[in-house]
Amino acid sequence: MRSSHPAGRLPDPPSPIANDGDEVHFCRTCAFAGACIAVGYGKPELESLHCLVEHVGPYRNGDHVFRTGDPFRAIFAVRAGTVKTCLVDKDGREQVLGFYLPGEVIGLNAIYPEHFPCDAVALENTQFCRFSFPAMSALAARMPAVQQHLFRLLSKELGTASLLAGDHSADERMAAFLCDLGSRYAARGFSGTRFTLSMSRGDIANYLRLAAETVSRVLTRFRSQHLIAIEGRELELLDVKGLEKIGQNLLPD
Amino acid sequence: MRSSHPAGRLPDPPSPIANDGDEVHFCRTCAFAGACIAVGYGKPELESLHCLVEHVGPYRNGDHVFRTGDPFRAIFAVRAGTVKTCLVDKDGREQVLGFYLPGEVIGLNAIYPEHFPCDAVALENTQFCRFSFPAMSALAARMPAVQQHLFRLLSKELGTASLLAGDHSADERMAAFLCDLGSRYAARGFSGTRFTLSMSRGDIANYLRLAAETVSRVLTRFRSQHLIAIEGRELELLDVKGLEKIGQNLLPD
DNA sequence: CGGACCCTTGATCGTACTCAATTAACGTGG
DNA sequence: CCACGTTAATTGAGTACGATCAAGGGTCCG
Repeated sequence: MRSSHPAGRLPDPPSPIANDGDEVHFCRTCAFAGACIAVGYGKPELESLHCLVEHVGPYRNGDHVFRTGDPFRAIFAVRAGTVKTCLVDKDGREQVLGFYLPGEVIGLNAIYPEHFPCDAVALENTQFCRFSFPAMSALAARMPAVQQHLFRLLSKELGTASLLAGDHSADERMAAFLCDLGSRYAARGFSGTRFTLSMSRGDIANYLRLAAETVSRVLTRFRSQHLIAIEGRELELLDVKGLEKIGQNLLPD
Repeated sequence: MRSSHPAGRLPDPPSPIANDGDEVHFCRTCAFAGACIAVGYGKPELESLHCLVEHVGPYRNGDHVFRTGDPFRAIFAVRAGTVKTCLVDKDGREQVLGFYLPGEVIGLNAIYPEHFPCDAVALENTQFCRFSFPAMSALAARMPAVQQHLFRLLSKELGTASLLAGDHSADERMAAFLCDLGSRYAARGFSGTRFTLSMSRGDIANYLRLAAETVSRVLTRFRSQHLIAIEGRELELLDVKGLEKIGQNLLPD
């Protein structure tokens, strides 16, 4: 019943090194699009950029991309699939920090500690562009556009981190979460109102600091209020305005 | 009864522009120490750095350093005093995002949106080093050490943001908060076990997503357990190990 | 002296957690 | 192909933690 990923074509024979060809296609919706396009084609910097990008994957559901404590050498842009990042505390309890969709970047929080401070786990078949960070920094020093791009990526993530702070009701959190996912899918060229939840109810609950049962109940209630249609992990947002109103205090703007 | 700030010497006649002299003194414990020292004295870059730093303040208790929506032009390092950053939602309810001590930096989350996404409010007499961000970026492009320093600052803040995520009990949050404050004071050269809380119970509660009454009750309980001594805002951590144990799931490492 | 604000303490209440049972989907091995 | 175990999701019942409401004291400041 698990439908195909929204990205459509997933497979792509695992090509370990980026080759120019049709990669442009992928890159248009990536968080690094700004940087990659800024470099421009035909310039010598193109080569610098492509030398530091490496395609890795596919990873399967449950595979670790990196683990807490791994030495930090690179950041990863999701090419296809979904990832969660999470901490595991001393009691072995997991703490989901975020979900990352195609085009989004993980690993930025490892720059300072120089080791990954969290695990990254694929939630479905997932592939990445791997950017060597030393090479990236060096390039940023020569190209202000790349430097600025990195600053903005980091700053942006700072903003989203403060989103789930705050004491809010289960309904508010859930509504905001669904709207956020939708707008992020939309920003990457997918449907913003119809998509598959690639994470379990348990992961959602953990991320939103709720119990899995509560997530289930809220989704059921939202459905009975005709805010959403949901069947398993297939989701449609029927009343985005309504959801936004419920979650307004957590949503940007 | 409000005692003097831990920093000791607060006043310093307000000098609007940085002049080299004894500034070195201040700068040793600042978050930019790495960058400033990396520049080194006697080199031409020193001038670049000092041209982009401006001393601002003093601000008094309740003064705004910047407001939500203000155009982003600079980041601020706290020279003396304390600041809170906070959102105000549509219902006018405040949401404290963080507290910043001497040597720490505010404004990094404004790089991406290019406007400040939150308010910054002084909690006591407070002064800043103001770093023009365009000038800072330009310098970073010429000086890898400065660039790296900025990356690290941003990445570090990402890590602390995920600290207060997570569903934890009031005791855990409070213990972790006190330990965190202590270690941050210690990192800047102040006592890590004896300091003044520059923020109200209400602000602490808001930051920790608790009610002010709960903060009061937990502090009272901690005192009765001889974990802390507290009188008004004067605080002493009597049993840091004990507090760390309570808050271990929120604390780094 | 009056008012505003902060902190503390007590009593009640409500949301979301916990425990528990049921159903469904899926994979494995007999 | 079916029996079985596993995992995920849903739903119900009872509970606990922290919020809310309320009252009182302390300090600062006009």
